[in-house]
This record gives sequence, C-alpha cells and structure tokens, in this order.
Amino acid sequence: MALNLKETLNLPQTEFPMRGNLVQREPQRIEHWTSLGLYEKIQAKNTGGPDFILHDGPPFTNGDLHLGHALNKTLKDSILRYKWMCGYNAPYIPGWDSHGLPIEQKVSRELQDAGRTDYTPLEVREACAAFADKFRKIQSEQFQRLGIIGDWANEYWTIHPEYEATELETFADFVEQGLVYRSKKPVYWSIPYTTALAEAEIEYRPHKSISIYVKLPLAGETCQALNLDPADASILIWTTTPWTLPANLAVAVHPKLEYSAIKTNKGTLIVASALVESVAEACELEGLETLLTFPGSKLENREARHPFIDRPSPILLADYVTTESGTGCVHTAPGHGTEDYVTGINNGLEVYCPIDDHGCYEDDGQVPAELVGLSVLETEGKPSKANLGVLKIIAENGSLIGKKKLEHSYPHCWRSKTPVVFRALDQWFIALDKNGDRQRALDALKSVNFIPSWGENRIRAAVENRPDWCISRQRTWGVPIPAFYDQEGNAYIDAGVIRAIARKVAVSGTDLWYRQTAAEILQGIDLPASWPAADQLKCGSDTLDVWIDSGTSHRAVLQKRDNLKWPADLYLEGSDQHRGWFQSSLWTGVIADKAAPYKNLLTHGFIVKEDGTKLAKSDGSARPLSEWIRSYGADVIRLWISSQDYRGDVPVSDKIVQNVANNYRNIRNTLRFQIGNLHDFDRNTHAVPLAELSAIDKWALSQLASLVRNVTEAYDAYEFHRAFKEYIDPFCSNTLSATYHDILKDRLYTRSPNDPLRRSSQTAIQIIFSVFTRLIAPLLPFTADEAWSFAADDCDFTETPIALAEWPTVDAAWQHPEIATDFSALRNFLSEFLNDPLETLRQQKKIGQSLDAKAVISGSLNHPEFARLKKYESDLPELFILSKVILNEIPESTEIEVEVTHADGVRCPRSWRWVPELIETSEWGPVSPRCAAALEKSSQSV
RNA sequence: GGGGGAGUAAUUCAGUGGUGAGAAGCCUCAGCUUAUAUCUGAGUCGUCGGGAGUUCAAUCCUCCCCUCCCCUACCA
Repeated sequence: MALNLKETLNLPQTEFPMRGNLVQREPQRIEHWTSLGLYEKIQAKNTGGPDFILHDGPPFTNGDLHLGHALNKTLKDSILRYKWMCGYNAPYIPGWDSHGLPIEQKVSRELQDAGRTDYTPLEVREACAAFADKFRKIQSEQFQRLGIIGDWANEYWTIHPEYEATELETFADFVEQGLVYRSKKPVYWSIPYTTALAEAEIEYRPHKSISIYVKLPLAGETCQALNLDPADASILIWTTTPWTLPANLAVAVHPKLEYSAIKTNKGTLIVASALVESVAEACELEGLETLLTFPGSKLENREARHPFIDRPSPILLADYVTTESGTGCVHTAPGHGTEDYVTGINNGLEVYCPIDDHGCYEDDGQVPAELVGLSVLETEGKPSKANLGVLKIIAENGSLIGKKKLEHSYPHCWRSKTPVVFRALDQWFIALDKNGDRQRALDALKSVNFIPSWGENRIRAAVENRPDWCISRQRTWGVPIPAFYDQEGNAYIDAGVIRAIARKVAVSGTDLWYRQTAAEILQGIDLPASWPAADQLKCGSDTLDVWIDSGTSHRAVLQKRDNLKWPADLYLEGSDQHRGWFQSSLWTGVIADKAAPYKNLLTHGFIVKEDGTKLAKSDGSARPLSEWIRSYGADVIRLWISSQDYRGDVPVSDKIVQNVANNYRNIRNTLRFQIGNLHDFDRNTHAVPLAELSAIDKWALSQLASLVRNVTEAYDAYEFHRAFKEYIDPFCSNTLSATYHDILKDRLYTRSPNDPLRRSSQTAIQIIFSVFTRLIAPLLPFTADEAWSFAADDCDFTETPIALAEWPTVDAAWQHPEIATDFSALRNFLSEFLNDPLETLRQQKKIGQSLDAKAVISGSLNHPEFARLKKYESDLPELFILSKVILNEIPESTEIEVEVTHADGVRCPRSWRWVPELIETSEWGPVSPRCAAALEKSSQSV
C-alpha cells in the first residue's frame, strides 16, 4: 500500500509555516524581543568589544514615516545587526529633530482653525511640543515595527533641556571665537513663514518670471560727456524681478566690455555691444543706428535716473557683469541681492529694502503711493501685485520697452514651495572665513572616508560655496538666540552670559526665555561691564536655525553619553544631507571641536517611482510606510531595500516589491526544508565528523565557505544588494534548492533514520542552516530569528535570539577545493549532456521524473571528463538523480557519448528508483533491497 | 549655465576588447505530488539608450546626441 509506505519515509516535519504571515506575526516577535530586553542583551554581550559608533541623524517629527525613512533606518539597522554579531560595542541611540518652521506652521494653523488668534509664544511652543511628541511616538513605533533595534528608551531629542543647553554652549563657543555678528544683509526670505531661510532650506524649482527691459534716463552731464541727446538717451537694464525696481539704487556695467549707444525707434539706448542684436529682437527695435561705442569703464562715475522715483541711479563698475543675457547693464538693488549688496557696500550705497516681513512695500516716502502695500508674493504662478504695479508704472511712463516671459529655476522655500525673495534686514550670522574655519572644514574632509566616493565632491562644493551662515529665524518654535537688546535696539551677546543661561536651560528648558523677563533670566548672572543693567534689557525674539539644532547632535549626544565616543565612526543619511546635516555637523565640529565629527560618511539616494521620477502623493505612489508594511510585512520591505543599489536612486513599485517577495518565499521555504529535515537530528549524538562526510556534503560545505567569505566581504563594504543578489539569493535557489536539496531528498527520505549517509547530510544541513540564517539575519531579522527559534528550541520564540549569535566564520574543515571543482564540473555535465535527452524522453511521455531514467556514458579514461566521472562513479546516480548511471569504458575513443533511456527493472514503490528486482517484505509488500533493509532497521530501532 | 551619477531581459542586478551577453525572475509548456499556496526541467524574452569612430574584432575604448536622477549657480 503506497499510503503505508509513505508513512515509512522520513519526510520533513516542522511547524515552521510555509507562508510567513509576516503582517500578523512580526509584531509578536517585536514584543518578544522587547520583553527579553534584546537590545540590552546585545550591548551587554559586546561590552569590551571594539567600538563602532553609528550616530543617528534625527528625522523631523512632523508626520508619518515613508519609504525614505525606511530605507535610511533599515540600512543603519542592517549594518548594526551585522556589527553586533561581529562583537562590536555599538550602541544605537535613535534621535529626533523637532524644532522648526513646519511644525510651528501646522500648529499655528490648528490654533487658528480652533478660533484662536491671540495665542502667546509660550502657548504656541507648548502646542508644538505636544505635536512633536505625538509624532515622535508614532515614528518610534513605526520604526520599531520595521524591526529597528536600538535604545528606544534613551533616544535623544533636540528639544530635551540638556540637549538645548549643549546647543547654547556650542553657540557660546561661536560667540567666544568672535564669529557671531549681526548685520543687515540680503537673506533668503520666506513670505508665508515670515522668516529668513538658510541655504539648506532652499530648493530650486522651475519658475516663470516676467523679464523686462527698462530704460533709465541718463543724467544731463552724462549725456554731455558722451555727446548724446539728453532728451531721449538712456541706459537699458534687464531684470526678471520687476518688483525690485523701487529698490534700484544703481546700474552696474563691466569696465572692459564694449558698450554701444544706439539710436532706435524707442530712443537712444546704451547696451553692451554683444547684446545689441538680442535686445533689438526682444524689444522689437527698429531703425538701429550705432552712434558710438566705448568700454564700460568710460561710464564710471556717470549717472542715470531712477525710472519712476526722483533720485539718481549711479553707474558703477562690476566684474561679474556678463553678456550671457540681458543688456550688459545690471539693475542693482543692494537690498535684494548678494552681489548687489557687495557692489552697494563698495560704493557707499544704502542697503535699501522697502519690503516688510509680509513681502509688502512699505510707505517710506520713496515708494510710489500706488505701490505701497502691494505684495511681492506670487500665488499659484500668477504675477504678484507688486510686479503688476511696477509694470503699470513703467509702461505708462514709457520706460518699459520690452517684456518677455522667462522660465528658469529659481530658489523656493522648501516648505511652502513659494519663491523666496532676497531681502536685506538685520540678522545674526556666523562668519565662516574669519578664523579660517572654512579652510579647516575643507581640510577636515580629507580625513573622512566617503561611500560612495563622489560624496566628497558634493560636500566640498557645499562648504566652499556657502556664504556666511545666517542663523536667525523669526520664529518662536526653536532655541532662542540668547541676545539682549536695549531700548535703542542695540544688541548684546556674550559667551559667559550664554553659558550661564545654558545652565538654567538644562534644568527648565528654553521655555524659560518666553516665561521670564530679561531681568529674571539674567538674575544671578554676571554681566559684562559694557552691558546696561539687566532691567534695561529685553530678550531677543529670534530663534536659531534648526540646522544648528541637529548639527549639534554630535556634541549633545556623542560627547555627553558615557557609552558613546566622539567622533562617530559612521554617519549614514540621504544625499541631500551633504549640504544639510553633514555640513552643519561639520561646521559645528570644526568650529567647536576642531575636527569633523565623523570618520565615514555613507549616503543613499532617494526613493523614486519605477520610471525614475519622484514619488507623488497625487498618483498614490507616495504611500506611508505603514501601508507598505500592512501589504507585505517588514521583512519583505527590508529585503527590497537590501536588494537595491542605494547609492543611486531607489525605484519602488508594487511589482518591484512583489518580485522581492518571490525571492523571500524561496528563502523561507529553503529554510523550512532544512528545519523539516533536521527534525530527528541531534547534533550531539548524530553528527558525523566533517572528515567523514560524503562527497556531496563536502561539496555543499565548500560552497558554504565561499558564501561566508563573499557575504562578509560585501557587508564590510556595506554593499547589501551585492550580498543578496550576487551571493545569498543564488546560493539559496541554485546551490541549495535546485541542486543540493534536490539531490538529498532520496537519502533523507528513504534511508533509515540512522543511515550514515543520511546523518552525513543532516550534519551538513545543520551547519549550513546555522550559518545561512546568521548570514541573512542582518537583512531579514524576523525570518532569520523565526527559523533560528524553530531549529534551536523547536518553538516560535527562542530565549536566545539569533541577534545574540556570533557572526559565522569559515571552518577550514568545510573546504574541499578538489571536490568543489569536480562537482561543479559534474553538474555542468548534467545540464549540458543529460538534461536535453531527459527532457526529450519526458516530452515523449516515456518518463516522468528523472529517476525513471538511466544513463549510459561511454568514453575513455584518457578523457579527463570521463576520468572525472569514473572517480565519482558511485555518487553519480544521486548527483544526477537517475536510477542508474553506467560508465562504459572504450579505451580508444576520443569522444564521450551519452545515451539516456528508460531505466531497466522494476520501480520501487517506496523510493521510486528502478532496480533489477524487488524484495517481498511481510509488512510492506515488495520494495527495493535498499528499502527493505532500511525498513528492517527502522522497525528494529523502534 | 556648470559638475556628478546612470541608461544591459516586465523587473532587480551581474559582466567581459573576441566564438552563442549572464543570474534571479516574469510568461508558456512539461514533470513531480515524497518541501505541494512548495519543488524540478525546458522554452521564450534583450538590435547591452541612439549614432559615428578606433580595431581583424566593441555592450565594454573615443567622440557626438538623446533620456532620467542628483548637486550647484550672482541669468541680476
């Protein structure tokens, strides 16, 4: 009876489920890890090991996590899990960044929606703190759901009082070094957020500007000097920001460029000679006649008049003027541009900026009445009222002679997505060149290792190019700039005072600044002699740029905690952080600690759609992380991350993740097969000495040795996608599933439980399983731990999780180079010479499985391939999964000939192998002699 | 405008100056029913982004072009 016979086979037995059911089961494992205190156990295990400090970049706590967060934290987690298994002392302190404009904006809106309009700064801050706390908790849970292990109980947070205190102390260092200054300079200004912005808060987006050509009439003396008719002679400027015209104080020309005075139907115009043609086209000029040409230097000290305000606009020389676009005569508004500012300062012009905090023209007596109050802010791509107002004026007075739309990239506020304006106002800055800090920063980068290497260029460029750091923000949700002002508005700032305040902040947080008067804050603090009395002072209302918050983390965390050290071994963030956190941390490190706070800088790209374009909420491609986890489970998402080359952009789609889910299932079932076949194997009593293993098992262990070496090497280089795609996945599907396991079924299932060959293979499987699960544990922590539990304790949740295991190393006894070479050659022989004929027989319905066939291979022992076959003659039926392999020696032949036919004899109903004859057994009926012996042994042992 | 990265099977990744460009995988067919929502075999799929050049020979080298991504910028 076949059914009875099936019961005599040693089939795999395991409760390890074929399907992971990850979505439901993973959370249970997290609970188990937490209740075990897994993180603490790992730290305890590795105390005294070599240090590896990965410093976590703090995500901003203003919403749910998305795949980008998952990419970042998963990479960190995989690295740390690997390092932990390797014995490194590597504490992981997750961090959070919570100050800043986006939260404040959302909270303000919520307050307004609730009908509140009169809230105090303190109320806003409290609401912001509550908001940040809510999302800190949500994000923490979502990260942990991904399997991220860390010291979640001792996370760092930029709004913790001690953290804020360190930040202020760092700021005191800056002040002490004389780097902090206050100045009226043009800065990026976000109108919706009514605040200055830093470089890192700018993003370039396409923008449609109205570019205009405007005549500025030349002063009489200038016309005389050039011998032009004062009635219609003007200098022609070009600008893409009409609203800056009221702030025009000068026109800049290049001293060495050639300029022409041209008679046209729209008056006599001065433009750069090289641009006459393009200007004529853009302004539809006719009847051109060049009156004279001269170098720009000839215009020095000459004067034009503002096109609609009664004041002069001197002509100045500047080297940056080009003939790439425009007219070669540059509209200069020192309050609205960096270069304009410099030119203005050099020529004694006022830093004039008649725009208020909300982007509206002020009534300063100079701005035309019809413009006062108009906003320069563009909404939904429509021209601003200010632009329209200016256009109207210059169109009416005839100074506008050309107008053209121009699409170009323009700086925008990263949060509100509106165009920023350059606006000069009093702000705090950090001087980056004063003490040679920029050069020190660049030097410090030389000692940093970049992965990938091109990261160095990126941060180097950011450091080289950034102007002095504008650090003041007109916001309340942040760390206040500890500056005081007297009644005349003079600012007072002092390192000693700041440090004393920091000590108070360490206890009560920076709310202190908003709760107390200046006199109260300064109570008990010695003021510098030059300061007025404390009761004469007011607290400033600006807060520090949030990049100082997060940029101080290495000081607030690495330097303050006993179990950490400075500098970090590794920072790992998205490539946008080259100009963000990487850079701000570098500056604070170089200024305050004279060195970079990191030794290695690893960056990853961004998640994009399958077609390489950005994710968007509108088409559903920007789903929150929780949805992905709900669909696939954390391990599949993690495996997807591991399979991607993160150095570039990382594409994602359901199809892509589903492909990875296929790989996942293959790995899972391969593990299941191994666990199931080890159910009756006790390593201590059944293991066969490695030297006595059968050849096929020695081959498998050789493959394992290569795998360990290759995967370890890939992990050391943080190249998870190579580890997985190049080594782990092929090992699993080719080496194990398609080859080794397939071959082993016969011996594992049909031989008696204690048969030496069966025990030999179980010995090898046990080793492979133990090693393989550890190799994948950093990538697939849930599945590896689940399998580990079943194998170790035959339960779902072991008390000694795989994360506590040691990283596997190669045992010299696994290596059998000769067998490895021979067997791969023999398997090649199978696929090259045997599979085709087998498939033909199968198509002809002559055989089903390959065990129904036999092969006759003829050749000479002089032929190396035939000699190799001969060498492993007894292994061949197993290796080829045939019932019989006959080697037919033909001494003189030069070729190997193969004949595959249906096997002879009768089919054993138990092992399905064809044998010459069956033996009758009393209990089981006729079976092959080998099966009969196996059955007898089994019944004896029972 | 400048700089960097990338373009190889639906997809994710390998790879090499030289006979038929690989792995996984998708799809189709078949086998097994003793890993069975698993496993095995076979077939299919790519003008190796386009064009030109160097070479006996190019997917790989050179040049030009196209597309995508990132960074950067004083287009005033």
